Amino acid sequence: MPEGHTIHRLAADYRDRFAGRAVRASSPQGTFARSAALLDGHPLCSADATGKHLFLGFGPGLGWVHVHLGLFGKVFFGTPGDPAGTAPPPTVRLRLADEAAYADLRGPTRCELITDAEKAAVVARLGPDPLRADADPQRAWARIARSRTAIATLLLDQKIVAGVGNVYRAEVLFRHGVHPYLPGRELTPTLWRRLWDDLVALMPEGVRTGRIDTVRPEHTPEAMGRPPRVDDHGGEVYVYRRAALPCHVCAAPVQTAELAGRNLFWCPGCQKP
DNA sequence: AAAAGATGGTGAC
DNA sequence: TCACCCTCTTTTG
Repeated sequence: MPEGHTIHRLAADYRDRFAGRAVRASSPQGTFARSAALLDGHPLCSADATGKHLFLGFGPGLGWVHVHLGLFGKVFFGTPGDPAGTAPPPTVRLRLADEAAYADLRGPTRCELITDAEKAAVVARLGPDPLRADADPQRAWARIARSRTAIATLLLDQKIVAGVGNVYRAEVLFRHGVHPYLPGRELTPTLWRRLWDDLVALMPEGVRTGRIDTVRPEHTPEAMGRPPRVDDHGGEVYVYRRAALPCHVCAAPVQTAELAGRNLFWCPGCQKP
């Protein structure tokens, strides 16, 4: 289950296996079958990501496969010798394969063949992505600085910042002692810059490791003399999905609430209103 | 066996 | 704000 770091890593994984190589394309699940037939046998030219959107490029004339994993989507990589190598599971929306590897896309919210112009339009709707070198945090600040909306809501709004999901939002706010309900317009430019720079530091680490680790060295289980614990999602975090558990820093019970339909977590001791 | 839940997003009101 | 989409895993009965 994906935040921006997952998608950028996927782009690299697709590139590593298939870039410049002719691929077989199929859609066992069926809803992408017509497009898969158009791509079948053509080389994958490029793969790139902006925010949580993945683009698999098949070159001029064919366009891009635009993938959004949503909440449930996943990609499984394997080799033809695997059990699933010869018999793709029926829920696979898109399989790309050559003689050395296959990639199975399952459960995406979106998988569609689009043009260059349509790709540009998708990217244009997104805010700056901390994982992209060309990202401009001022573009996000311009929106945040005049908004009465809670910073926690703004951080999940992909038009404002692209690629941040529920885990990074909870963790970055914790790491800077920011209360999630603080209205955007009450942040200072300096504080916004600290949040942004931290995302720029944290998210590439997530791309590298494939998990979200946000706990500073001085708060690790070893440093704090508590038993090592890795959360279900695979990383060591301060507050995400730790409702009612003691804060790693101040021991206050982590708070949870629903905000705009999503679970929110924060420490009432470390993140004062 | 059934239900709930999950790192997301859209479109209708 | 709600209903809905997509799939799989975990929890509940």
